[in-house]
Amino acid sequence: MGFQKERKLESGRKVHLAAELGLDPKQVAVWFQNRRARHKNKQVEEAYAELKSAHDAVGLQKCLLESQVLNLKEQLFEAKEEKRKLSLGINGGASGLSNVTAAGGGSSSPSSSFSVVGDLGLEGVEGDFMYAHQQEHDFNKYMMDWANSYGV
DNA sequence: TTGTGTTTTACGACCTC
DNA sequence: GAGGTCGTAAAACACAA
Repeated sequence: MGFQKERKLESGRKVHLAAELGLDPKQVAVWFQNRRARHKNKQVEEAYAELKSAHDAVGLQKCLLESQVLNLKEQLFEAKEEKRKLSLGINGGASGLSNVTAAGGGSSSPSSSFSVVGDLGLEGVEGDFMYAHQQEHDFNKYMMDWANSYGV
């Protein structure tokens, strides 16, 4: 029967089809009803499968992003450690960085581009990093002053 | 052969135009 | 009132054990 062409059945068409097939018109009507129901079920199943695959893809992307975040946290931690070691070395070598800082006379706080750290749940790390950054800034200023005072 | 799952047919209740 | 959807029962069919 021509379900693909006509999803719904006009009564004239129904009677004609019934006569053609030697069936009761009621049977033809029921057949079309059932075909429509099956077609609808199939469409729902297809839509579900499509949504499911989209959902799976998003889940996979989430995993990838989480692993990237872990990686970045690790890198940040290592960078922080390196800064800390450097600043300790500097403190040990030059006698008293606090004096240097005082001589520097309060430096301007550099704007940080690490605000994303807070978004990654790394509260506290940003403060440490700013501290190390400040020390480096003070050290550079101290060296410049020293060079100028000795005409280097 | 039989138990089980799937598909098809038919019906009643209810809804919409 | 005709014809639609929805839910469901029963028959028909397919198939593994």
